[in-house]
Formats: sequence, structure tokens, C-alpha cells
Amino acid sequence: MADQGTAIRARRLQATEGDLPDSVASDGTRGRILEAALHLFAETSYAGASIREIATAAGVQSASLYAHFPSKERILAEIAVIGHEEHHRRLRHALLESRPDPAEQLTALVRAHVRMHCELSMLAVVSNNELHSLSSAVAEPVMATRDSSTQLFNEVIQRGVDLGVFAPAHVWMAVAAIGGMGIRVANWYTPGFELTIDEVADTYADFALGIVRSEVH
Amino acid sequence: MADQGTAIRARRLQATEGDLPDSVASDGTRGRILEAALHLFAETSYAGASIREIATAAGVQSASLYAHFPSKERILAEIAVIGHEEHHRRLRHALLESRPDPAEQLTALVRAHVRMHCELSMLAVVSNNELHSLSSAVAEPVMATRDSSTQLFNEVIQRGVDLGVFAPAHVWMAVAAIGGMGIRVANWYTPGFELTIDEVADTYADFALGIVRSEVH
DNA sequence: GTCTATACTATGATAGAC
DNA sequence: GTCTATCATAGTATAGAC
Repeated sequence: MADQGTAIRARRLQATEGDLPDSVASDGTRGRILEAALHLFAETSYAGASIREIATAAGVQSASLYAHFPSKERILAEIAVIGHEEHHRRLRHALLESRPDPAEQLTALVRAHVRMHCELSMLAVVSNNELHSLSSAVAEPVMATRDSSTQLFNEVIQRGVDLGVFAPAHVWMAVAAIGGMGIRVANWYTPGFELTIDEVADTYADFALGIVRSEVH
Repeated sequence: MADQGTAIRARRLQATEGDLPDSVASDGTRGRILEAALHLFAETSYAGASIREIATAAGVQSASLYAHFPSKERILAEIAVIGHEEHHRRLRHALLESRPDPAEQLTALVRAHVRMHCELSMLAVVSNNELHSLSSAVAEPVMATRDSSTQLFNEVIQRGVDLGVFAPAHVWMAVAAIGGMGIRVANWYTPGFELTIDEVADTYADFALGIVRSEVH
């Protein structure tokens, strides 16, 4: 019988630690507003979190929010930008440090992808799952960043196919599958998990190689 | 250079057709309320959709909703129950029809899982992504159904390991990865996609086999 | 079961003093 | 930049006639 002991029953987010990247988290009231909004958007969704709740959690009055952001929507927009740019930065950095072997490059990408979704799971959940609450004009730059990240996966896998080392049934769907399984990690990972983040990342990199080699054997 | 032509840029949901399972969709005002709520919850989230909007979309006055549901929360609860039970029913049916070979069983499960997320993508998106808006008491039976479905994957993969035909780096994470990549299909699949639902399902079944065999070769 | 009317509260955002 | 006070609107839900 399968082990139930590791079962994690996350409805949306398991981790409660880790909010914004260190580079952003710091600066004063504005930073506290972003952190407060991030937590509340994760817990109760964008529409479910009120301006007053965000202000209270940030330790200011609701009117003071408008000295830092012109609207509630712009708070979410900033969070989504931070999340997607941090993600993209990590992917590019991983590729830069990797040798040109497609398998090593894919491993590096997946590891960075999964690490992001473990280390900044709250940011990842909000960035990924609340985008539909932004008007399309405001969401556009975020989507562009996401397209760039998808393209990194696409290029690595396509190159592996061209070199004859990968043979997924469908390149675009392999990207969707690898990206999707990693995104979902943010929903269940918690620092209390039985494996370290590095071990989780390695395991998923292994899974990704299994996906792109699915027709090779 | 990788093909951009197949790029799909879903923020939350690509498909607009397909709402509730045929078995539920039919009956009168109550059915229309559920359908209307499903659409609105998918578009603007649970908290973002108002009772008045749901009523208007269902063709009744807002007060009339309360003749069918005691609260807005119970509308979402019913949708989530329908979604998760339909999902579980399909998985069990797939297993019942499969021969006892673990690879065939896993293929059957993944195909059913993916088909569900293509054919009822709106229901799947709401059932999966709005659960955190339910109080934990109301969400509990839904979570129990989800646990049962996870357990089906778990048992098939664990049995494959015991029989020596599967060797994923980690059984629980293989289940999470296979489940997660399938769940994400609901976010991008649309009837206009270049492949049929069966082809998508087959491809993902292939990916899943790649995941559980990741250490074998 | 559906309607009109409404109670009561919460919402996003602004005005203006300090 | 932060506060108190407030506007105008929208929110869930209920009362009671038909």
C-alpha cells in the first residue's frame, strides 16, 4: 500500500514563509504594502482582499496606500511583475552557467524553475493565479516576460531535438508539461517537506528528462 | 528557431465552450445558476463575481438565487463537488477498463485525467483554483474526493515500482508532477488547438511514462 | 419560486488638515 | 507621507407580496 505519510493537502499554498525577493522586500512603507498585499492576495485572492485589510496589515491607514499606488490593481500588477522578472532572471542565469549540452541546459532550467517555486512559493502562486484579475493592458508586460521564459525552455528542447538527443512527442506540449508540473510545486512545497529544495529540484529535472526523451527508447 | 505559431497565451482559461457535465447541466433555474456562476467564477474569481451578476446571467433576480442556494459559498461548493466527483468517476472508470499492466493502467489514468481537463476545462479551473475561497468545513468533502483520486495514481505507480517496471526518483512527487502537468492543460487547451483531445491525452500519457521510468534506462 | 423593495455592511477611492 | 473623515457605489442577504 502506498505511503500516505507524505501526503500534503494544500488547497492553495502550503508554505507561509518567504515573501518577496530580498532585492525588493526592504524599502519602508511601500515594501510593507507589497508584502501585506502578497499575503492577502494569496490567502483570499485579489478581489477578496480589501484595501483596508492590506493597509491594516501594512500598519497604515487605507488612504495612505494611495500615496504609493494609484489603485489596488497596480499593487497586484507590481507583484506580478516582480514575480515574473525574478523568475526570468533566474532562468537566464541558470542557462548562462550551463554547458551547451541540451540535457544539462534543460536540467539547469528545470532546477531554477522549481527552486523559484519552492523558495518564493507565495509570490509564484499570486503571480500565476491572479493574473486574470488584471486588465489586459496591465497584464501585457507580465505576459511578455512569461513568453520570454517559455521561449527559453522551447529553444533548449528544440535544440535537443535538432541534435538528436531529445525526442518528445510534441515540443510545445513538452514545454507546457515541464512548466506546468514545476508551477504546481508552489502549491504543495513547504520547508517542512521530507526532501530539501535541491532534492526536489533534482527530482523534477529528472522527470523533465524523462518527458523529452519519451520516444527515444 | 522554435516555432511560435502554436503559442497559446492563456491567462487563466482559453476555452469558452463546455461547462458542466451533461448529467448536471439540465434542470431549470438551478442549473442555469450553476452554469452562470461557473462562467463568472472562471472569469473574475469567486470573490470578484457578485450575486447580482450571477443572477443576471442566469436570467433571474438576485433574491431568487436564495430559493436554490442558501449562500454564495454553497454555489461554489456545489460546483467544486461536481468537478471533483466527475474527475474521480472518470479515473475509476478508466482503471476498471484497463488491463492489469501498470503501464497500461497509468496510461488509462493520465488519458482520463487529461481528457477531463480538456473537455471540462472551465469546471476544472474553478474546481482547482477557487477552493481556497471555501471555508475549510465546506471544502473538506471536496478535498477527500481529491485525496481519493490522488490515491489512485499513487497505487498504480507504487505497484509498478513493486513489480519493477517503474522507477521514479520519488513516487509521491511523480504523482504530483503527473497530476500537476495534467491540471495545467485546462489553462491552455481550446478546441482550436492543432491536436485533438485524444492526441493531447496520448502525448501526456507518454510524458507520464517518461516520468515514472526516469531512472530505469 | 419569483418578484420588488430594502436592510445593513463593505468597498475603492478622494478631500483636505497636519 | 500620513492621518481623519467622507463620498458614492456595490456587496450579501432578507422580508413579504404574489
